[in-house]
Order: sequence, then structure tokens, then C-alpha cells
Amino acid sequence: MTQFPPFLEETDDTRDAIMRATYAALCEHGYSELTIQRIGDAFPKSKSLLYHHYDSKDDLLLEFLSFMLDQLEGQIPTYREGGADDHIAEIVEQTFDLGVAEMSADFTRALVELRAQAAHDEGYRDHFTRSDQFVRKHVAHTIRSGIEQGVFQDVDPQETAALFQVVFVGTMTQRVTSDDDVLEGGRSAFERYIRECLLEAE
Amino acid sequence: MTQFPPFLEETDDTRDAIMRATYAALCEHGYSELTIQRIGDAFPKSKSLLYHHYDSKDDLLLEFLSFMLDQLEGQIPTYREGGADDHIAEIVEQTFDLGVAEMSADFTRALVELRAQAAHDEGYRDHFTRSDQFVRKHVAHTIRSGIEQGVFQDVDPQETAALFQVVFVGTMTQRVTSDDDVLEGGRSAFERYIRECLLEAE
DNA sequence: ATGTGCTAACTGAATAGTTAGTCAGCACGT
DNA sequence: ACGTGCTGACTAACTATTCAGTTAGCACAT
Repeated sequence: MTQFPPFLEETDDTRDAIMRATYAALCEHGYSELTIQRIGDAFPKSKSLLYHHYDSKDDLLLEFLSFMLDQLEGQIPTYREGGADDHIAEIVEQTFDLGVAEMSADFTRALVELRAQAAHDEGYRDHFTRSDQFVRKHVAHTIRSGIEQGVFQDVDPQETAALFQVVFVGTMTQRVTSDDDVLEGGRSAFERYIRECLLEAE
Repeated sequence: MTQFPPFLEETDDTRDAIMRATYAALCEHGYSELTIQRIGDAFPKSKSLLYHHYDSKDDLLLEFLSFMLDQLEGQIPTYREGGADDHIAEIVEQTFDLGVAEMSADFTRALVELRAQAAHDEGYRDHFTRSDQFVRKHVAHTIRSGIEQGVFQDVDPQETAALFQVVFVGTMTQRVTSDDDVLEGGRSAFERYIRECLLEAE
């Protein structure tokens, strides 16, 4: 059975139930084998009802992505005070260890497939652009704080955050698309980068 | 019209022609809208003939990937002597600037889509595992040479190459799936990493 | 209370289109 | 005669989407 993230708890709302069904179907079948039928199967009501609430399969999935991103954005405390260095360490931990926080491996898989759609679909590209910008700005802001706190060297926050973003996407993609084990080694090397190029020597 | 890479020159061989047609169709339509029909359209002979040479669509595409990888592996001089530092600089250039060498943007797009299939398809995963290993070992070898040459610090070649691989996949994916411009900044930050964590200070 | 009109949620069955894959047979070099 | 490369027409399965029609609930006049 699919393990739902906390913000997808049971509610009576039909549209929430559709989001839940979409999440479940995506985890179970992946994007490439996702059909309206299968979303319907994961949904207590009828398949046709999906069209009552959304214009098309595409519309539904885009709304789904937007819904997930909203939840995620709402969930991340804009910035909990505390050492910026600790926060960065947490981000690295999440990047190389589990992927994103509570995301199941199955959902990560589907997410990588969904991102790939952005290569030829503007709607998806818009979504991931927004998503990337959110993450990158969050990291940049953290780095800026760290510099002010004196725990980071005087680096360019934008550029550094950009590298974080690339490493983040690369890791996530690599994890689910290749058995070549690159994560442990990549992590060591990246931590060395943080130690020598980001953290202020004490 | 599709611009073919040099190793896909015109030949009489039918199977080469099929590879060419697959490449062209992939560039024109991307993976998600790739059909046997469309490969047939880009092919001077008939669609049914494809089944005479390959068992299934999946078989054909896997053979195509394998074919491309063989060509690429054969093309990269195992190691042209010369400064390992220059060679690494070239790799960085190719990573952030054009993507891989002469690959068209269209093909890169398709390649990202193809990689995403590996999330749920073992055949594709095997391919990209092999592909990743090749690249990573090539980079690791270059780094090892650089250390011996005294131009690189005494880093762990495996770990460093792993980070290169992650950055490579991340950049390629990001480039075609997001309009958030992360490449320039990522490049600057990565070049700083190379300067401070890889190159031997002179 | 009750009947009436109206709307939104909902359903099962149908449809039109597309797809991978098949197959009987043609041309032709040996 | 025979195998090989090759073809066009075909099919069976699956897809997103539609649609005619059922229900349940609500507002409101009687």
C-alpha cells in the first residue's frame, strides 16, 4: 500500500481525494504507465468524475504538481533560525540520503519521469522552473545568512546555490536511473567542497 | 532537417539506416511522442521492415542506445596525452556549454527523456549504468593522471569523478527541463571548486 | 410540510482514434 | 526452387474523452 505524505491525509474533499489517488497511481505505476483508468482505480469514485473536476489528463497532472509544490512550499519553514551551517548540512543530508524528506522512493521515481516531460512540454517546464527557483532561492538565502553570521566564506550566494541545485537534480536523477553507485562518492566530494569552499575556517 | 553526428554518415547498411531514422525521429518528436510509425516515416523503407530487423520497439530503442554508446566510446581517445588539467577543463566546458560535444539540443532533450525511462525499466537502467560507468571511469582516470603529473592535489579520484558525474547529469537534465537559469552560476561555482579543491596551487 | 426548479456531483456505457505488432505475399539474387 | 529483404493491409488492444442520464441537495414559493 502507498504511504502518503502527511499533507495528503484523508479528507472528505473530492479534489483532495483525486490528488491522493493520483499520488498513489503515480507511485504504483510510474508516469509512463499512468492512465486515467489507473487513477480511477485508486479513487473511490468513478473515473468519469475526474473529467467533471479537471479538463483533461494533462490539466489534472499539472494541477497535481502545483498542489504538491504548494504543500511543500508551505511546509518548509521560511527559515528557522539556528546555524546556517547546520541547515546546509541538513540539505546535503536530505539530498544524498533519502532524496527529499519524506518522499517515498516510488514517488521520487515518478518525479524524475515527470521532470523529463518538461523537455517537450511547456506546462511541465513552467512547473519545474518555479520549483527550481523556489529551492534555489531558499538555498541562496540560507547561504547569505551564513555569510552574515560569519560561518560561511564571502562567496556569491546565487552561484553557490546554483551549484547546489545542479547537484540536487543530478543526485535525484542518478539515484533512480542508474545502478552505478555514485552517491557515496559524490557526497564525500561535495562535503569536501563545502568544507573548503564554503565554511569559514575557524 | 536533422543534423547527424559524424558517425551516423550515410551507408548502404539497412541497420545503420534504421539507427539514423531513429535518431532523426527522436530529435524531431522526442521520446514521449516517438512511435514506430514515425521512425518508419524517417526511414526510406517501410515500417514493417523494422520488425524484420528488431523484435520490438523496446528492442530497437535499446539497440539504438547501445549503438550510440559504442560509437561514443570508440570516439573518445582513451586518453590523449597532454595536461590532465586541460582535459578536465575541456570536460567542464562541454558540460556547461553545449552539453555533450556535437549533440544537438534536440537529441539532448530526447536523451533526458530516455534516461527517465530507466526509473521503471530495467533495460534502460542497465544501459545508463554502463554509460555512467564509462564516463565516470574516464574522468577518474584523467584525475589519476593529473595527480601523477603533479597538476592535481592528492584527492580521491573515484569520489571526485563521482561528483563530476552528478554535476554532469544534473546540468544536462536542468538545461532541458527548466527555464531557471542555473548554468552560468553553477559553472562559476564548480570552476571555483576545481581551482581550490582539485588543482595544485603553483 | 410540500412541491418545484435548479445545480453540482456522479455514473456506466459508448466512441473515435492511435498504437505496437502480424502476416500473406512480392521481387530478386543465387 | 529458395531464402532474404521487403511491403501494404490488417488487427487486437488500449487510450483519452464524451455523453445521456441518475441522484442528492438546496432555495424558495405555496
